[in-house]
Amino acid sequence: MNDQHSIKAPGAAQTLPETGNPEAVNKRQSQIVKKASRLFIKKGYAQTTMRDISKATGINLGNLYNYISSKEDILCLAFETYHDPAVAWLERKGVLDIEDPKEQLQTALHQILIMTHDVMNDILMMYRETRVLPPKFLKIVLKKESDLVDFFEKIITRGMEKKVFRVRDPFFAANMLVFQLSLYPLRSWNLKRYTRDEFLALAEETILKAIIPDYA
Amino acid sequence: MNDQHSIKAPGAAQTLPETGNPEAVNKRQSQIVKKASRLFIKKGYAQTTMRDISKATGINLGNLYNYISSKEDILCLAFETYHDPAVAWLERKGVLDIEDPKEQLQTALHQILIMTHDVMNDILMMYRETRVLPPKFLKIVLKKESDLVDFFEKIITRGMEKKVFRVRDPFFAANMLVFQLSLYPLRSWNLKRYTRDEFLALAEETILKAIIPDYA
Amino acid sequence: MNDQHSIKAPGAAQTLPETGNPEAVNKRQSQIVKKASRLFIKKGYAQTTMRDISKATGINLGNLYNYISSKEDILCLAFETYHDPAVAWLERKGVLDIEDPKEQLQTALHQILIMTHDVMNDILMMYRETRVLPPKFLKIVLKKESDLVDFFEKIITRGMEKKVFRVRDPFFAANMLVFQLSLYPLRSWNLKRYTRDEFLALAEETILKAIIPDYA
Amino acid sequence: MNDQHSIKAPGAAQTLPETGNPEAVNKRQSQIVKKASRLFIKKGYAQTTMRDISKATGINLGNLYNYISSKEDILCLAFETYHDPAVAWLERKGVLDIEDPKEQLQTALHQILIMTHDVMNDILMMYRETRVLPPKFLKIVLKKESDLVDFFEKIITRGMEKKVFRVRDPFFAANMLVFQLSLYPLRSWNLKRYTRDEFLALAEETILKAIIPDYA
DNA sequence: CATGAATGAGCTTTCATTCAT
DNA sequence: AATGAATGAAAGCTCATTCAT
Repeated sequence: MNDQHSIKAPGAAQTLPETGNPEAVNKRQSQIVKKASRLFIKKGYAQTTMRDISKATGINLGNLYNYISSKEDILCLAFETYHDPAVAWLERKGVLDIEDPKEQLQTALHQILIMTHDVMNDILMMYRETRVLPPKFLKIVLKKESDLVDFFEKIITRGMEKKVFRVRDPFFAANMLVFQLSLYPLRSWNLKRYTRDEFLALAEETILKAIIPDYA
Repeated sequence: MNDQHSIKAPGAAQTLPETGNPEAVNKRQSQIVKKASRLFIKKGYAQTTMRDISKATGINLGNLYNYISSKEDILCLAFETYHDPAVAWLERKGVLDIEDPKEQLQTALHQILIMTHDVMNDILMMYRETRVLPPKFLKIVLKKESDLVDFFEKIITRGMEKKVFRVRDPFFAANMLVFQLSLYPLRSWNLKRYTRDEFLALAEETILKAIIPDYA
Repeated sequence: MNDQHSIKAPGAAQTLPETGNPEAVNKRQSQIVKKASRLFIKKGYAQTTMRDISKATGINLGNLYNYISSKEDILCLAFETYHDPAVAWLERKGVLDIEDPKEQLQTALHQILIMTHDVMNDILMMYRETRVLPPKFLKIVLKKESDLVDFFEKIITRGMEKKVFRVRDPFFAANMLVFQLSLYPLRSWNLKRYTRDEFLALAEETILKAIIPDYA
Repeated sequence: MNDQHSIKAPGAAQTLPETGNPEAVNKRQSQIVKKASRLFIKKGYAQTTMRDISKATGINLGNLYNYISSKEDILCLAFETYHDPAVAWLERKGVLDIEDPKEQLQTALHQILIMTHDVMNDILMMYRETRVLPPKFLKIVLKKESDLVDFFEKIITRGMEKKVFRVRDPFFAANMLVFQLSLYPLRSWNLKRYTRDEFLALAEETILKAIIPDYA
């Protein structure tokens, strides 16, 4: 009991981090999150016990709680870590500055396909464990997803105006596109026959075909 | 859970008194599976307790074990129930007999999109709870999925030969197509603005565009 | 977790009592509360574990939670059980109908001294474990105490008006009186030399002396 | 807690490097005890963690154990500190030299009421946390209490012999008197309406009334 | 077949205490 | 002396499963 008869606010470790060097604490924290994520991916969140995480990280069970405040906290941190970049990262890459809509869409898609491909297991986990997140956190995650959809919707709309793209409903097209990004994470078991580059090329082509007339 | 996937024979209750009419038993069993599935969908498998299931079905907690052998068993049965139809059902509908590849693909897609749309919650659950399935069972489920992919691959290949379709890799295209079927279940939270029919039309169009040149 | 991301409301068992005969459940519950109270008295609330209570009651640890909802719940129930009677019980005894203030006060005091004496250990515990009660519950307990003070204040005030009692401040006198009721529970270790009846007589006399002039 | 009151020597730290000046150690120790007592008072002994004490004292958690040997040790030291004065202090004030029993009792009572009033929170804690003390220590504490009772018993007996006091049983009267000293600590929640001086006057009068005939 | 109390392993979390530096 | 990370033994509580009736 932290304080008697109170309610907890998840999101940060409780005890140590105030003193000592916070870098080391953060490092340890992200170490925990990374290893725990692997377990969540492999066994599922509910099936992963704190003892598993202790064993996997080599950090003593009690000591774990010096870096994270609860099991749920680990999941939230995992979501934060892997979900942050997306839109911001695309903007930083200068995608918004590309004048030609075709090139712009192609670049954005390519970049994010690579990214998605590389963190596929994490994405798979997120699809599954979303249910466990506290509502506030869930909202944030969905917001990020919906931001990504908006991002692509804008690109598509601009391409429509320039008569380069042709879709019936840009918002729908953007949703489908973002969804298609997860093809590999969610279907990797059936797509092992392709190399990474083969897959990326095929995916890119298939996705763009639905938007750009006479593509390929 | 003692150890994951220990020696058990899922799919059939263990201590059923062999007497009594097995029809009634089966009826009871599917009643349990149906109600339990709703709970798994709503709260997640791990978060659903046997007590919940007892309350939802109105069957006494102890008595439940006369019809199912374990909680996991219920999940397996749920997968069986909802996963069975797909290919067989399409074949029964006579899709294989349609001569024109374009019409054939369109019909198959349409039928299965409707189906998928209507059991979206169940599909969502399956995406999530796959991890809990015992390996043998998981294999069966993936086999069925892969059969569906093969089904569409054949259609696409035939269309290619007839020069009606154009894709770089029929197997990949089939995978993407089958994956796209799940757009609504997995993204419904962002697609509420469309009516059922609007959605179906948009999805059909978008999917076919990647396969049929000059579609729409 | 009862319901995801919710807050609990202590005060009643969670699972079973809805079905089955509630008499048996209540009986079991009060059995638990009684045994647990003995432990709380002997070792203190914080030092008593649920495993202790399980052992003392002979009820399996998990099974305990079919009758109570938490350890705190047991303490609250203990307070309810032993704190209820006081004022209501005095009223039922017809104390309010006694015309002569002297006799009225004497009777009330006598009755309640007996009662207090007999549940002394419980009272001792309550003095100690009040801190652990949830705020709402604490308020109720203090209200009951303050009601008892009010009860005696009224009697004293009436005696003052009739010139039978003489105190400088009736409210203060009532507070002191109610406090003195706990002499035995809190000091029994130093008062063992007296028999029950000796103690009662001495306490009665000492308390009344401060209120009734020329008493004894 | 492994087993209650195991083999330990409370009152002195265990692993102190015997070197270094012991004055500084003692100072540090009493600083710890004082701060910890405040916490015990506020939150209860069981609910106060060593981390709390570390934070409150500003002494590093591990370092604390250079000055005290256990959490229990702190409680014992607290009892020693706050319980010491009573009788010795009254004697030092020359109360025993007062010839007139009435004046003697009045003076002793007045002095000790003031004292009690001012350390009420500590007394309240002692009433609560007594149960945690190791038996040997508990005996010492009770001995001190009983000494205080004896002190007042002697005064009362002398007054009886001089026909100035009138009680049926001096030992009982002394017990009640000492008990009444704790009225404020234990009932302050219902006595806030009085100023300190009002309370002291009322308490004094009420207590003496039971001993001195025709008082006030 | 039905009941619901009983079982006990296992979960997350806390915390007094120790120890390498 | 001082640090703060590490330790591990409980603690409260849950829940799939069994069993006497």
